[in-house]
Amino acid sequence: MNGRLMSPSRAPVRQSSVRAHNLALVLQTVANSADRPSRAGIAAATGLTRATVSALVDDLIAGGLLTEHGPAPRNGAGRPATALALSPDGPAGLGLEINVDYLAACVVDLTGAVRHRFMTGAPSLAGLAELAERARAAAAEDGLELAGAALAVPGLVGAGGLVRVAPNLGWQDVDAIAFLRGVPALADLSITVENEANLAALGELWAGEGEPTFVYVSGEVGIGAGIVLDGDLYRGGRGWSGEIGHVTVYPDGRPCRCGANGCLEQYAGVAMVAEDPALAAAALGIALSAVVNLLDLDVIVLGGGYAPAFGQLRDGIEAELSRRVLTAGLAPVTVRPAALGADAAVRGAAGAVIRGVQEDPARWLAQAV
Amino acid sequence: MNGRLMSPSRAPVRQSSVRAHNLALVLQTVANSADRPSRAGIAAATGLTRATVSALVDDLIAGGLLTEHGPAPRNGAGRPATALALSPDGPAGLGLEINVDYLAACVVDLTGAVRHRFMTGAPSLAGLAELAERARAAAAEDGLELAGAALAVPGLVGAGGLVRVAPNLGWQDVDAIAFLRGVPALADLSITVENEANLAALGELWAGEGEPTFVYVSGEVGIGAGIVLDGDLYRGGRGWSGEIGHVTVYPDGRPCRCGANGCLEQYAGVAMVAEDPALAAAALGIALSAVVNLLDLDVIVLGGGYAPAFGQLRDGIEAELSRRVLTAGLAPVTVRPAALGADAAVRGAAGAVIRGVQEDPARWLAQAV
DNA sequence: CGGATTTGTTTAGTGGTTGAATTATTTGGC
DNA sequence: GCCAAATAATTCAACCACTAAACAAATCCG
Repeated sequence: MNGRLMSPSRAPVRQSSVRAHNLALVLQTVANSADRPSRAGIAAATGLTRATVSALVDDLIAGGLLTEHGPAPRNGAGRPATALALSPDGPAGLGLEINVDYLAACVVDLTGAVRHRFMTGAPSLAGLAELAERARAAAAEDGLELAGAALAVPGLVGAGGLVRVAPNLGWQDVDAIAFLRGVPALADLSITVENEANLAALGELWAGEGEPTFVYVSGEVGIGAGIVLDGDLYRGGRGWSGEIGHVTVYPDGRPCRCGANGCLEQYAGVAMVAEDPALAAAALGIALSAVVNLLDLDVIVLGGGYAPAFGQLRDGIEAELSRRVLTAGLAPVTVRPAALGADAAVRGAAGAVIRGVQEDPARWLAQAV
Repeated sequence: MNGRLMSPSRAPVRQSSVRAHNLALVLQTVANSADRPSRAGIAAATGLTRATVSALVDDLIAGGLLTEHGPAPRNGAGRPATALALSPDGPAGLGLEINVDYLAACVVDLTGAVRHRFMTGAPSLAGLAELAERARAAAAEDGLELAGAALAVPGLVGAGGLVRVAPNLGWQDVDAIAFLRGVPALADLSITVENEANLAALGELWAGEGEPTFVYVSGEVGIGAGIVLDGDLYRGGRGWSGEIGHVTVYPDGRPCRCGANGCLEQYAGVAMVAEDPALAAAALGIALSAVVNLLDLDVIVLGGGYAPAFGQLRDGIEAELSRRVLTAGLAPVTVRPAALGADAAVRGAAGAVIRGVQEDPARWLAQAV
């Protein structure tokens, strides 16, 4: 989602890159600030000089990304600071989701507030297009310009956003981006497609407890995981990371629809959780122990169908983790339920769009002229 | 090992950062070049102007990192180019390794050439210090200055290089860095400690087929894995990633010394490979399938004790992978033996040091005055 | 030998940051 | 009520690193 500017980057850096970076730095400092910081506060937090921060902030205000809020009363002496905040009228993100039994769309503004939500129960590409149009119209009525759209799909997404396989939708090699771009009302939007669990993990990153590194496990018909490392989604070489549903739990166990035996999905699918929570918890614990042993994560977030059953799953999972994670004795592993419910993926999708703006405001400023 | 300059970086960027980045860009372009590139060639490859490249190259030559080689005869018209190459007299790296039954040290120069190797069979901290001193003396005799040292340890390394646990050495909370810094001959060196498998993976990254993303699995008494993503080592939140030896393969299987049951280590330790290669291969295949499903890697490198047994393991591993990796039908997973033998970790350690110089030459130039 | 061609350097110009000085706006003491 | 102290924000000269374009150097080829 973001490139590295430092080491193995093969791109030259010029002054404009410096400005682009520092614009992002200032914008993100405001975004991550609990209160509304002043220019001087941003300078102190970032290490930039106040002169530079002023210049950068001017650009961001002119571009509609930041707004000034009247001087807050101070407690000591000195000129009062003018508070800065993300502009609720800045570029918004359109999140879309297509799933087995519903469609969803939502509009999130630059501040992260959900401005509109739509759902229907008839999952089809045509319905998705219609929902997207409605969401865009609602955004336009608020005077919101969209910075782009992201679509969450329960399947494997390949290069260029091509959906290679989405078993529960019956999709194979579906070019959802091309379809959406074909809709007149969406033709000018930049659209991306991403795995549902990955976007839900991003949603959790934004709306949850704020841990920068965790694995989000979503239990639905299938089981997917989104891996967030250091505030960034880990996608893997081809974007197919997090297929925890087909991690082997019992090598000679139940046959899976994927052709293997003993996949986690056969023991901890959402139907199993209701039927035999102890079995599901043990299987989840075994698979999650592998995740922690391999990736050294200390936070596990249970989402989707697992969140409501958290109370029934927790002990079983933690028992396996404490037994099977090599470093369990050195540092604890936290298991917690997701903060977001069923709309984690749509909100993550919309959030991914505005996060893109926050991470590279210079691009937005350039194209918005 | 390298910081991100772009997004979630909280550091301001100034002009000197631009220079630092572009110095690294030029140096790495030379390092990764098959032939000896010219200034003009570097400019074309990087996108910088020839004027800028000239200025950067001058700095790198003055700092002893690059050398000019007389003009190579050209085939077409035009002024002949002056070839540039990494200086074999530039800063070198000292690699150290302590393992169950041996100690090793090696000196690798900036070009990646192994200049000296030492081994002894008496593993102790005192022996390690002596070996390090000998290696440093040998380097000094060649006129080589050391940029630092890295130590490979078969155990879990915590913050600050503290070795939390190294079962096969009988270590617990050993501060190896403090010990080595206490040795007069090493007092001025910057020293890091890293898990053995992680450094071996880096060694393979440098000396192997050059895939940027892979998992390196080292089979010794224990089993460790080093995960390399996009040319960079993945360490996990606390540096404890890659503990594949304790991934559960058979949930109710053989008890492991870690307290769990059915850990990979109990089925594919190096002793098992000799005894029952089919069992080891199946267990490895199951655990590696989990790795691929979770991380979406397409290359698996078998090192350590697995490399010589590769022929006996390959088919069994590949059979499990093709059955259990969800995306096996979409893209193949390659399994290959390691290019380096027992010295992968020491060489990786030394390589990590010179890689550090290549990734941030500005720091070296500044401190070397 | 002269034009074509490519390498490498020089020089003026530009963009972005710094640091110091300046202006602006408040609190608090006398 | 006024002045000093304090903090916020802006202005301006200086500096640094890059670019673009012109220039110098070194070779090939007709």
